[in-house]
Amino acid sequence: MQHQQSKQQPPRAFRQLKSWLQEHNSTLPKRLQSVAAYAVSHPDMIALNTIAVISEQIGVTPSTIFRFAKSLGYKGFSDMQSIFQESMRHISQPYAERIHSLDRQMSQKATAFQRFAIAANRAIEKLSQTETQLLLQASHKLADANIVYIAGQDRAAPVSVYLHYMLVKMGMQAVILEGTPSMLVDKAKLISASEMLLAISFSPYSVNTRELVDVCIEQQVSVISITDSTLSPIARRDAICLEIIEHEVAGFRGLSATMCLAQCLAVEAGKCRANMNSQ
Amino acid sequence: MQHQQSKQQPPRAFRQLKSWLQEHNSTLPKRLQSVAAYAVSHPDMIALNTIAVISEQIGVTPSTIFRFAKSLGYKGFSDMQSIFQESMRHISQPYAERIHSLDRQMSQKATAFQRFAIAANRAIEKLSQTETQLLLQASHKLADANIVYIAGQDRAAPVSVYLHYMLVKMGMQAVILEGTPSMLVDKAKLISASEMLLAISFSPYSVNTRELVDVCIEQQVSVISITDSTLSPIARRDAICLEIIEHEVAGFRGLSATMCLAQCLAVEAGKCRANMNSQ
DNA sequence: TTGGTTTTGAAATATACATTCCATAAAAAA
DNA sequence: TTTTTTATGGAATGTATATTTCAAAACCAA
Repeated sequence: MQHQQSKQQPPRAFRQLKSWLQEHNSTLPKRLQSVAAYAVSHPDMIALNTIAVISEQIGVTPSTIFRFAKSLGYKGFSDMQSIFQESMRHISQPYAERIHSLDRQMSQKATAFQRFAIAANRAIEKLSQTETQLLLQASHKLADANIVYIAGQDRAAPVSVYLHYMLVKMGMQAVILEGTPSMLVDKAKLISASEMLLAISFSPYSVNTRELVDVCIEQQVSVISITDSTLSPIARRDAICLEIIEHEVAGFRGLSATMCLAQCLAVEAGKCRANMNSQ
Repeated sequence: MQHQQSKQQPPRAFRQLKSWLQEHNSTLPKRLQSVAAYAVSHPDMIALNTIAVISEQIGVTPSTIFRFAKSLGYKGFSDMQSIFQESMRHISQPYAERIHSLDRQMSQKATAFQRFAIAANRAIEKLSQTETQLLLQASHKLADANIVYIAGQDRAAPVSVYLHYMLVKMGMQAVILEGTPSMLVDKAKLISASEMLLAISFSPYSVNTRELVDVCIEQQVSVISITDSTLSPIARRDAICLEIIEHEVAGFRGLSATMCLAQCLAVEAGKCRANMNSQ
């Protein structure tokens, strides 16, 4: 039998579709997973483009995208696309204009520089629309912890460094986890329940960070993860997961929005901590 | 002769299109006016639907809509539709929520989170208006150097880490200067003329970084400094100085704009380097 | 390995859609 | 009014796009 097509009616609202994908994506074939990841983070592309250009963007064949829609239970691509489109309807125009204020400058001769600025702005704009609730929850958790262990390598390293700096400034004990992979795991095993792990990882996800998250969750240690997709291996149901989508320019993703999130997270945590101490 | 088709290029941005329509709609034939009115008030419909359903909504025939597009100077309906679609791109997800968040932004009741986002956006916006020339100069200098030594502590540390990561990724040898203050000075003295120093420092300026800049300039070693004011001690006449103004929220400055600058700097340098190698 | 199964890519087909064309209606000029 | 020009609707056409099909590749269990 082919990959089981979900027999139930497919989600008719984007929100449901998104969470369905987060749940089941690990059971999907490889290519379908790529499509899922892309669809969740670039819904506007799915809504506005043809199968051909989307497939090229993702780097899969058009058939794959069609099968993706089918495997979710939709009648076909167009059927699925209509869900994405529905989620864009009734947009208030003034807001759209505001977002594109920079675009006008770009129309003719955008300097390379401006392109980066635009991408960063977009990412932040998108970020600011996410649930504030989640962020506050995360802040509280950080404030509650006796020690915050921070893990993040490669492109995530600057975020670790910044969060470490900020948390300490805000009066919280924070430690950056460093060392050889095996040592890291050993360190993680020593984290107690009153402490917590703050994991940062972006695609391509480093195995190290993932392992740390595994260890902590297994030990009932609280985890907050910052990542670029809720499909990321460090996004778990047991952890608070803050998602950030940085746009790509010239093949590279920035960190502007991520830094904004980090700053906010640290400052909010600091406030919580201050309240706790004064009581 | 048919109704005059505007000979000039049609508007390529929705905003322009909108005001053009408001200007000239009285000179349009009756049916075309209906279409114009509908288009400005329901741009999402135009973006997301086929000629057939739009025409039914307005109560005109499909041909009319096609002619409308033509009369504005577009190649056809699809061409015009792409303008409408462009105005919706990168705007995603829960629109209900989105609009609420907009309202909150407008009505001063912004969540802490949104305040950070706005501040970051402003900073980037301002940044994107600065001289590109300087940035390109800096990129070239980076590309020319055999080794780039990076110095930056405290709040500047994440920037160091990021630039280090990016430069190495782009194929340039880069080293982060670490160690005790006296050791740092010794290391700096060993930097040769074919190499360079990239110094990052924000108020309150660390004495360390300042000293490094002093040593290098004395030895005729090229210096690029990234700082938050041209009055900063690491801004020198002999050095290329990139200035960044991050806005303050709740007493803290972020790093979003700085990261954007860093990304751009590294990528541009990478391009230069690639050109050099290919020749 | 081998045989069976699932997944994938590429070409073939069908469908939906924009576009064109023409005949007719309305409006403007004579 | 008649004549000419402009605007409109409806059917015919061609093109772009989704969908189907099928064979090859990858995967897995025995």
